[in-house]
Amino acid sequence: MPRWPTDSRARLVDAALGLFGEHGYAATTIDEIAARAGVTARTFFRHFGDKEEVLFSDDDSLMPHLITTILEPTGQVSAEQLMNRALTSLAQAMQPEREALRARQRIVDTEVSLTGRELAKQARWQQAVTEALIERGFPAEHADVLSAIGFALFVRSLHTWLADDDGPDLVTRVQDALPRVRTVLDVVSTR
Amino acid sequence: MPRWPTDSRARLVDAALGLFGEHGYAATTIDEIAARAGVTARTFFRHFGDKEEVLFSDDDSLMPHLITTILEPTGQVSAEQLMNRALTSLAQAMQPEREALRARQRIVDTEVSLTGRELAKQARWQQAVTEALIERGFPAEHADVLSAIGFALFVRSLHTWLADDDGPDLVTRVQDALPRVRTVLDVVSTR
DNA sequence: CGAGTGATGTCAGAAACTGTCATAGCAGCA
DNA sequence: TGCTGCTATGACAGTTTCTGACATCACTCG
Repeated sequence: MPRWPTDSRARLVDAALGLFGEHGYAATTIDEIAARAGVTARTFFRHFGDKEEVLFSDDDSLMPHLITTILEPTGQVSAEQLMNRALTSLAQAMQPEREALRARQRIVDTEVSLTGRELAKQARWQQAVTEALIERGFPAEHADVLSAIGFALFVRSLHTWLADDDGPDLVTRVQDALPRVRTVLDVVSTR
Repeated sequence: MPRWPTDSRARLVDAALGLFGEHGYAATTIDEIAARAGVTARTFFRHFGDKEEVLFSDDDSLMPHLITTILEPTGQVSAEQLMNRALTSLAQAMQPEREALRARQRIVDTEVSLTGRELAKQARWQQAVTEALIERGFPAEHADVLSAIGFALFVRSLHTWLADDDGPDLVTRVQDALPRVRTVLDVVSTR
């Protein structure tokens, strides 16, 4: 029998998400989170560098998935084909988690600093994708713009999918958005 | 004669930028900033909501400039033409500030939280631009993608311009990047 | 059985932030 | 001139986040 119950980290995540949902992010203290998880505040900071990180430590698992999809050797592909494959695969992986993602997004949207942290994480993903595209054989000056556009499309689709109660699913939204890049520069204003 | 010297806010900004540059962002305390500015820490927090804000309170002046350019009634224009005008105008406004921007960027790049804050501010700008595009007569579903692409291009150009010691100026970089969006989806990987 | 390891607790403390009240120039007005 | 309110600031106490240092004790490996 171990001296302490195992899985402190998981219990801290649960406690934090629960309390953030109940009382808001700013209104819950580390002491409260630690108490609900049955540990001390010091243990919280051993698992998470700061209060925000408890909201962002989980979803790192999707990143390798995305990179693998991009690097998968499938012969010559156009950027559009590859982007379609990668974004579809990511969307499929996220789709079952809709409710959890929604709860998390509700919390993130209440604090500018959390939004910033999310965007900083996205920027790191985007950088990793750019490097993968270069390794896959795309010229560097295109890889950069490609991953920027891909992320812009994906994030926009994700947010509307989480916000809308109904409407198309995430995969459909992503696949619909992609071809529009091709013509968007030619749209003309009405005044 | 006023009871205190005027311009506390400006002196706080100067003190903060100086100390951040000399000792780093994390290593300088609010007390040190306040002392150099000749005020107390409480006064710092009256002018800036938190330690980070002293780095971000200034450049809000460029936003109205950008929005005005977009809303300027110039008859029917394509998205590409308008984006070219808006980004060029913004680049021209920023170009003379290169050294100040560089110093600030050096500081921002040392801390993830500062990067996040910068990205969050960019996201607010992007939202404002999207709304301006809609008011200008672009359909909502395109305005969103347009501003996302525009910002991606501009930020990339800005960062390389600040990082490179020589090479083309910001306006040139921005104008070179824009037409590439049109073809980027057709680029083919070499393996 | 003894040495090391790893996750935790305990404690002290720095630094970031907040609420509250006091102070003293200054501006407007009778 | 004198009164009144306003505003920027100081003073101070308190909370919360985060860090460093050291102790504890079940578990494991030899």
